[in-house]
Amino acid sequence: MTCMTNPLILKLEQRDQLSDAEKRALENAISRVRVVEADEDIVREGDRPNESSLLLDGFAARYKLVSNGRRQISALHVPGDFLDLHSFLLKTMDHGVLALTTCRIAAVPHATLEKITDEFPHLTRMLWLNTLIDGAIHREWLTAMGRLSATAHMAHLICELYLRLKVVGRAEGDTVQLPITQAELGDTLGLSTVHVNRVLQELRKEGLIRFQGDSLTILDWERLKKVGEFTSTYLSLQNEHR
Amino acid sequence: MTCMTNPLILKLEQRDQLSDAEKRALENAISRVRVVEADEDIVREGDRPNESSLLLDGFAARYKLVSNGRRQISALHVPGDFLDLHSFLLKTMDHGVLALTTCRIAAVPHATLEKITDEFPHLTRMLWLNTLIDGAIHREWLTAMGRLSATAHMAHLICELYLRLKVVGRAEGDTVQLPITQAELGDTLGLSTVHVNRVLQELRKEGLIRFQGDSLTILDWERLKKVGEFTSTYLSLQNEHR
DNA sequence: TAGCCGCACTCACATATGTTTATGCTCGAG
DNA sequence: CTCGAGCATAAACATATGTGAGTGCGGCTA
Repeated sequence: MTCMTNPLILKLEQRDQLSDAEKRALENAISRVRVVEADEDIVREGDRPNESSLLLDGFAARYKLVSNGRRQISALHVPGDFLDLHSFLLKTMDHGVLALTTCRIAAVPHATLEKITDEFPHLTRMLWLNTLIDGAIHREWLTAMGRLSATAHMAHLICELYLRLKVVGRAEGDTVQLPITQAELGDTLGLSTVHVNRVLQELRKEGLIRFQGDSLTILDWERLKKVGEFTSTYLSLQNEHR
Repeated sequence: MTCMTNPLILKLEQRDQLSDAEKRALENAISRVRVVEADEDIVREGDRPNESSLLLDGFAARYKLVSNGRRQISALHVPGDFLDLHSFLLKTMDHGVLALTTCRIAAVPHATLEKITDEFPHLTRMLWLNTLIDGAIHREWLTAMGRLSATAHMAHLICELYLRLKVVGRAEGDTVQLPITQAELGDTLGLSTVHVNRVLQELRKEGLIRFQGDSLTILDWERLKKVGEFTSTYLSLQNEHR
């Protein structure tokens, strides 16, 4: 029914052990896999989905439109992320989800999720944890947005994405594929495209990163972390009983 | 053991019905009630609490400190809110929680929460929902911060706080008590105190609000909503099966 | 009753970031 | 092999918001 190295399982097992029964329940939860092309909506604001989307491959973003066509991206998603697990309980989507690249997406029916909550308390907590990490990332972004300079904010985001990609096995050494345009980065950071460009140049000139095409390389992790005031606590990368 | 009109129950019942057993489980979950004075920490960044704090009375804020002493508030809490329910699964606090006014706080041991997840699936979903709404608020703040003007952002925040206070019975007509300083509002919106002042004056001049001392009155709800581009969807105020 | 402290409020000035417009890659379509 | 679309980059200029320093009110506290 699904890929063997399900990146969600990879992600959850980083945080706590899963039993075989739990892993099976997760694998079986997937009802179908579909492909969404870049720039297409995966879920729309106002939708009331009866299934949640699990990103198997590709990059996606949650976003909200605002008057005069401006857009804010409130989350960037990498393989292994649930894109709208929260719609299971929130019911109505208060934002849209967009494919930034071609995406492979698994559907998990809400009925199945409800069954999991009835039968697998620990697995339920792990799914809950998954949404809590999303929340922690939101808080971190709020802090970066409100109180860091544009440059620091960008450095922070790069640190985070690098680590998140690494956890799901998408880093090769210090390099990750990051197929995101500067305009999309602007919508993520709350900046104009022009300023995103300025800020990236600065990080390059400082010898912190290389970013050509889709390929992002961390040249000086320690200094990049320092510039972005980054600490990874909020990503809950420790394995412990939950 | 506790106050009869538990504001958490009030809040949850707005979103879905609770059984008597569930309400009892919630009431019994409270191990003790304590009082924290204004400007004191309720939980500190880095703590690993073994209980979560439920705010019974008062105002509290989650915050993060950044280099050069700047502070960002990532959440404002009103009675009925869990301040760190997420620490049940995230384990390590990635931010602090501060009392803005004198606060009455109920403690709910994590062991009890774990038992609830084992025995009360629906109640578990409701607690999960509670943290999902926190997340939805974070996303909304991100959008407002990144893509709205300072004035619109302030209007948005005021709309949200008014509604949230109303839900837990703390509004008298169009007026709520909001004992928050302009400096604290600045840390919430990512603005300087001076600019908070400018923006409040503008909202007053426009005849949208009155805000003297702690007393905030909405003078023109429709126009305030329009200025802040506010829609309440993200607060999940509908009652439905969850 | 005096004095002090926190807070709202002001003004003049500084600057980070936005806007507009334009150029020139690069890569895929045909 | 050429063309065009999308994207990164650039420069000049505009502005929302920050900074620093100060006033004055109102309510505690001694």
